[in-house]
Amino acid sequence: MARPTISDVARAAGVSKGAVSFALNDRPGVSADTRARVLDVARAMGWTPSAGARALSTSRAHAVGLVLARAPEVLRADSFFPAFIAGLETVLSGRDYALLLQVAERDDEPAYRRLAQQQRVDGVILTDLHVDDDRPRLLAELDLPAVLVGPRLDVPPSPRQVTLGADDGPAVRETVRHLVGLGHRVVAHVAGPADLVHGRSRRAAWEAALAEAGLRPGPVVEADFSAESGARATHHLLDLAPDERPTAIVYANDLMATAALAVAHERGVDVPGQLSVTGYDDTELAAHLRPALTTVRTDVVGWGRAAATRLLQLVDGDTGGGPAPAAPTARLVVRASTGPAPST
Amino acid sequence: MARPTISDVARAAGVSKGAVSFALNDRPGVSADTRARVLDVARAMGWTPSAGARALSTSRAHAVGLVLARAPEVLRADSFFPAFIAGLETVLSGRDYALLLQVAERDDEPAYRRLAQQQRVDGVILTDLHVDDDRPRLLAELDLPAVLVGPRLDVPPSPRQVTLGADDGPAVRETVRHLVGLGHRVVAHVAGPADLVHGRSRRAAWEAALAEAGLRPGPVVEADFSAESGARATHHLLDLAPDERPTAIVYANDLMATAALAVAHERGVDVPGQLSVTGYDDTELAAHLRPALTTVRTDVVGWGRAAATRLLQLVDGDTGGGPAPAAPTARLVVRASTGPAPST
DNA sequence: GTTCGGCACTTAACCGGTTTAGTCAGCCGG
DNA sequence: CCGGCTGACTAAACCGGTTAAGTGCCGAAC
Repeated sequence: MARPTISDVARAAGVSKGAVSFALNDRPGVSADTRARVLDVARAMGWTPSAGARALSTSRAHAVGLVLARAPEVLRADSFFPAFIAGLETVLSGRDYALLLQVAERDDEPAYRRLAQQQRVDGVILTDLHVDDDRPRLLAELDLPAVLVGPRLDVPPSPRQVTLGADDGPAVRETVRHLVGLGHRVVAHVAGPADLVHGRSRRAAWEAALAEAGLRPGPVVEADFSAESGARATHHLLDLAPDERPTAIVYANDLMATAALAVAHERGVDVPGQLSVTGYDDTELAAHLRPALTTVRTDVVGWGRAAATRLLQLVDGDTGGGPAPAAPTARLVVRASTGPAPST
Repeated sequence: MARPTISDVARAAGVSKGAVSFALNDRPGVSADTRARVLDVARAMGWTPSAGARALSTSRAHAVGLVLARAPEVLRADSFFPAFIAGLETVLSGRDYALLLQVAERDDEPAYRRLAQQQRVDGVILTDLHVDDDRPRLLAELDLPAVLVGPRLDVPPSPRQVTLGADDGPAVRETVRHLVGLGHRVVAHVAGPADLVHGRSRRAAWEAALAEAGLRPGPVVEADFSAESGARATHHLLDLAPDERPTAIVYANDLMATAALAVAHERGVDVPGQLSVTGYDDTELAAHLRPALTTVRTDVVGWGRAAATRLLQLVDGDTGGGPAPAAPTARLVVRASTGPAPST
């Protein structure tokens, strides 16, 4: 028999549909041995619940959505999502939740509405938050629980939303202190786009750490996380007049830092002899470059786990107050691309 | 009113539920002006279909699954999936299909069964096929349409399955011919795992191209696509006795080739003066390395589009016979990491 | 000895759509 | 003037679960 239904099981076990439902869901109302018999029959027949039917009667989709708010060409080089998704799945599959992927740019409001109204998901995870991002408001209006992955927002989210602190500040500060400790006095920053919250927060941390060390912020170039933009920014910084030229550059991600190593090599600038370079992400390649890249290791899989756990709490009805599972912290990994500042 | 149902619309329009359903689905049985009135009312009330309810009555989930058969740590460095997913989505969202992600290793049979039996998806896309992969058989048994992304299999798939030719043979042959044309006579290969079909097919193409050129296959090292394994393989090849040592190495992906550049640099081997290196993927970084990497560019987004298009055809009932949308072909991109063979 | 309570179960409604069978009015032809 | 056909629509069943309300039985309490 193809895909037995609960009625088939009921008939075979000689009880009613309702009794079978009670038995399968461990609810009171059936005796222990009836329950056992029903379970046996169900297993023997190979019964599995139909997600659609269950969703219809419980109005719970048993699925959550992950929204990728990037254009395809940007997604291409991304190392974040595969790992993040892996983390999500470890939690979701344990609870038998499905993960729905939706590629929708930030302003694609209809896509978000569809997601919510078709009742396909019970909650969503947002990443790549922008400054003044409208999506939290929209999701609140649609009454969809959401986990916002990124630094805490200025505007507190609605009750059924929660930010999951991927706070990259401490690690960036650690990076700057490391460089200052090596004697660097002009530490530049190649930033991510200023309208992305994590681009902005890394820049703020860099500036704060320099201030703590009593140093003025070095030059900043705003880039867009791409290798191309990293290379351009590097040329720009190395072209500065000697008194402004940095002896160390903090890049907002590994991709840009890696491109920078190539630029330095090409221009005959020795790393780390004449220039120290740091990245962010600790991509797999970072340890296998020459020189190996000093960077910040983040536990993206751990973020994924934390985000999923928190979202399921929200879906289960906890309000924002519950104890958030700690987002794992990022750590500086010192390798060969940083060294003592050149003596002037 | 929260989420109006079809009954609400019916009441407001002054017709029956059934009539509304006919009108919304463009089926005969309602007059033109009734249809128009119903559509107006539905739009005005902000009605959207409930995916669950529709799935229940049509037994069509309107969703397809993508199975990621890799462990989280392997997924981490992957550049394939984000782009592939982007390609899938462009097609799926146009047809209002959802994309369900399932991380399930190859032998996780229960996960596949759940996917099918819960009726959550109408078809699946499989990647990373192994030699002797059991999953096509399993999916056939579960009667789930499937697109197998990878080179054609030895065993023809079942009627509701189709392979989408990500045939990397021609591009690898082009690569080898390029190297032979530059005078290389000992061309080595650092392969992907032999039990992955695309690892195996790249190796076969490398061997065939050398044979065509009248050359014996150079040394082969089997690696696993990781940077670490690429570095190890490179050391091994460079340690060979001079008469066996390759003057060119074809790597099965960019990640390993990139690690190789670092190894060569570290050992004082000039690329491309003493050693030519090629990759596969054309990752974003490839163009921004020193030397820039000669590699094979694949249109992963295009694959995604093709896979989704083909799968929807299968779901719609076409048998395998239909014309497959052509999988875009891969092309060699020559950059600076390949050059004339050193004169001995 | 009746009444009450509770357990174990059944019946039936419900979720929100689709679909089949049926009703009714109007028009045609004979 | 009546029977049959067609088109437009309604009523109700159905998909596969969950769940509120109802039934029958048994033992305990008064």
